[in-house]
Amino acid sequence: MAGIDEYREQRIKKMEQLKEKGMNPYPYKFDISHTSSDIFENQEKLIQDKTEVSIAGRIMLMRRQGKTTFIKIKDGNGLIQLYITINLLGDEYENVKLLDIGDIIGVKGEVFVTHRGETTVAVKKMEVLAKSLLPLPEKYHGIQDVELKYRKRYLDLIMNDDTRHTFLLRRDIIKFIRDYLDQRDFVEVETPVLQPRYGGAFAKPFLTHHNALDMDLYLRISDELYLKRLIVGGLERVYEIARDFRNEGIDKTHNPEFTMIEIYQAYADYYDMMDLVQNLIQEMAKKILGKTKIEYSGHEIELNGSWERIDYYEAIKKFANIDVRKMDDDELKKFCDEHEIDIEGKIGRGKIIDEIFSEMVEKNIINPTFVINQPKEISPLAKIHRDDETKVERFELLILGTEYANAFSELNDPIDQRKRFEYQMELRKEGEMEVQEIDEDYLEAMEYGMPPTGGIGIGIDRLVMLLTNRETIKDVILFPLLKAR
RNA sequence: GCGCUGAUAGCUCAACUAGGCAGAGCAACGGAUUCUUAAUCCGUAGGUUGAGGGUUCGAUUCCCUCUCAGCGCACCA
Repeated sequence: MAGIDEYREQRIKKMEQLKEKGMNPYPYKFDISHTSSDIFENQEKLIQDKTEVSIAGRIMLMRRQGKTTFIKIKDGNGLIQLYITINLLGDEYENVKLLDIGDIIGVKGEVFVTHRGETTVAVKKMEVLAKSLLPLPEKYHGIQDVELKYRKRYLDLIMNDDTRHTFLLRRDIIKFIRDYLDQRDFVEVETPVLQPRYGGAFAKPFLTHHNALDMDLYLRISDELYLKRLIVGGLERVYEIARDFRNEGIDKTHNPEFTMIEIYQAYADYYDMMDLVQNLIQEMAKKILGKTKIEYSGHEIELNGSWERIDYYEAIKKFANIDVRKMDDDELKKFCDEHEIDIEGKIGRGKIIDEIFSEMVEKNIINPTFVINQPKEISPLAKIHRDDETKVERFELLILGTEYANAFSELNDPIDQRKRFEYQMELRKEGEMEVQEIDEDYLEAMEYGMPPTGGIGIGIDRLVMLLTNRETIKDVILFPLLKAR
């Protein structure tokens, strides 16, 4: 006895015994008067007034001692101890024998403090709210197997308060962003996930099909082009917290579906976006963590203060010691060879330069830094820099070598926009697969006139990782993609 | 996609540079116990060692293939 089937059989037997006693092991409702934390917060008054509290939760620990039993149940707010004794329950005390760790029960009783000082509910009435048929993981070590954590997240959440805390913080972060933007008159919108053409980023899409229209559709890799249509439409401040889908590899910072917020503000430029994201993240850290100096991946990072701004080409000069603008394509390729930078399959000067940037610059940036003014070739949706036509008004926010945000002064010149798309098509002809297709409908919208606009995309998952000190994206996504078992 | 590492009871882990009946704690089951704190005490049961094949008298252990995961690389705004 004690294979998994035996556990189930034993518990089913207990469930049937409950039924025989006229108790429904899966009743419809239980009225809760207090949560566990309500009880801790108000315990003096509850004890003084002898208030009858009604509380429910899952049995996590059970210590049976003959005519007395101590049980710890966990509700949405935490653990609380129950004291069950034959003196208070009488004949119903027998039902304790039908309980198992993992069962969800509801009890009524008065609050008291034990001799050892633990706040406890002395149970007068008890009922099973859901009989559990499978054993929970071990009480002390919980779940260690990461695969099990991801595949059976519910068990991870039951057993591991850290996991629970991480996802509550994720909620807090997203709520903070919403509140922050709503207070500043941004309008939250929803745009299509199923798109007839994909754009707004460089990535491989997922393809799907609509049967009734007999139409191929892509799961969005970005919502950028739709949000800017809304700017054209006069929704001058919009944002969407969007699930995006990219058909690419999985690693510590990439999940095929992930959450990105994109924010667009009419009459603003990329400097405004720098101010916005810097202030947003700083205020968020203060409100949610109560501090701006954080520990991440073995580094101490100060989020407060004015974040450094470094020109893209200057950054390459600083860390790679070359001036790529003074080098022709052959010299660039030679440099890549010498430094073992793989540019296989990279088409176009811009992508080669960007590869040098990725390999030699990104890793070296630790503190929050705006890398600004990227090359035009790799930024088809960004506006030409007001002082230099080879660059665009764009920035990437880097922290510890990872990108957290990408923003531009949005390109609103429809003629230039068409040229940029056409350049993308040229790259495709040369063999580059990841290009942004010409989107005529989008160009038409631009031709009606889009105000000068600042736009930014912020990776929510990575931001949550940063603020919860998690090194893998799977730890901040409730159900990360794993291979089917 | 490539490389390395791992998978043993429901869970957490053992089984040693050497191939010899697969073990413990928690959980479970039976019993004792009316203020316990990872409760305690006595007793019982629980395994196709991820799957498949090979070597061997004998494989958790050695070899091969596969599956899944972690890490690294590649890919990746």
